[in-house]
Amino acid sequence: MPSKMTTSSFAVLALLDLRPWSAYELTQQAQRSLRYAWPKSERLLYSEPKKLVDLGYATVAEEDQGGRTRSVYTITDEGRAALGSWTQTRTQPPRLEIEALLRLLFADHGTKDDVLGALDDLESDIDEHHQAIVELMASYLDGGHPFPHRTHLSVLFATFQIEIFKAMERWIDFARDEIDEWPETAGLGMTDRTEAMTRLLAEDRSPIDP
Amino acid sequence: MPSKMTTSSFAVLALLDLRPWSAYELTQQAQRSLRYAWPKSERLLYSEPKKLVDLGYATVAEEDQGGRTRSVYTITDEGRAALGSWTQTRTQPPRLEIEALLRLLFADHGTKDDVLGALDDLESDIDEHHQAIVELMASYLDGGHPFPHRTHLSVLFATFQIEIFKAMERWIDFARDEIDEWPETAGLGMTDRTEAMTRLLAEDRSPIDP
DNA sequence: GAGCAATACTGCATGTTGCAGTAACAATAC
DNA sequence: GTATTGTTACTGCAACATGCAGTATTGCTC
Repeated sequence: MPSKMTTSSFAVLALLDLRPWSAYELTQQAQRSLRYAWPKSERLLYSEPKKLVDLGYATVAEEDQGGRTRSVYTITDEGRAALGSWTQTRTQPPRLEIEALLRLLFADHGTKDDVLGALDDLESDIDEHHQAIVELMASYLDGGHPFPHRTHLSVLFATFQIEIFKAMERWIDFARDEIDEWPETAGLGMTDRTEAMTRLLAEDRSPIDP
Repeated sequence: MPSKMTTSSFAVLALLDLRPWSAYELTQQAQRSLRYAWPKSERLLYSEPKKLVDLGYATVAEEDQGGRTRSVYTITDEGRAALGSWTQTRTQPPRLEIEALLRLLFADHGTKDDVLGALDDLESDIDEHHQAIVELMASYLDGGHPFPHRTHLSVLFATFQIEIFKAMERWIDFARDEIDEWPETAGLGMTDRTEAMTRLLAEDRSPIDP
């Protein structure tokens, strides 16, 4: 019996509804467009369309490309129907995995340089994505969107990325300043500065200046 | 042969360095304190300490608790050494899984109410966490921190959560206003409003007012 | 004294990742 | 003209991780 539809299956199905893709194109496209909302491995992106075929939500066609073949997947009417009912279901809660923050939480196991290094790692990871999105927006103005009628969706989505990346970068600067004030990583406890921060947070106010 | 140390293994090991915990306590504590940086399932949290024992990084003691037994895990010197070298390694890139954003990206498969519903879901998930952190900060002022000498770490960590949650909530309001302007979800493409947003983003400026 | 929540786990099926391997074609370097 | 490197186009497999069902005791309320 075929396995169940996961959120990842619906993500692939939604891509197939834009146009037919080969499995290889799908891996490339999914990494580009879904990376910031639903990051999935290349391996999974090769497996998902097969599952969709099993379930009757897509069909395969083996195309001859020189000496090799490639599998091109196309959505079916049943697939489109499944997509339609997915949009009405409850979304899963968001999930943020940020190892640099784990390092901060346990910063007292290492040196100040260790934590600051983790923040540098985080900053450069974010910067990379941040730059990529800014360039993508420039390309929309310049050459247009691969699916022009969907530009409004991509751009609104991009505003989320930019806001979050900016917020993270502001926080990283704030955290660096704070850590610079520490004599060491361990044992400080409730210092005056920490108490001031705690008070602000307990009133749901931001400790980071405008 | 014993398996490899993952980031999750180090997270558990770091908890064990605070004090010995039973597996059950570990699941509770990890869900509370690590949820926002490194969310892991209860099931994994029962398995990880066993692996740490296999690797010689922890020891178990079976304690009698009435009629039942519970396994209490304690870190070893080798475990502490392993933790020390972990802090110097490169952190993994951050990973954000947000299904509500996936729904936005494919909003043209459903109605305006479907996307707005996904935003509502996201808002309530975030609100829940947001409230929990504000209350936690109030409890630090009130009754103190379970490990008082580590308060400076927990509070700096909390500033990240608050900043990010506030940024997400601001964006959700912005996105709702934008979607309200849409006559429907599909086919709009590069409208005037979208073009204005794209220009701002391409210059790395925020489309959300102060 | 019955029912329900909390404590304290384990087993198993399924989902997901990372890595190694395979193999053809295309472009440039030497 | 051939060697090397890069891109296309995948598959197999081990290991990591999650969700759910199941088990069994304690302690509290109704």
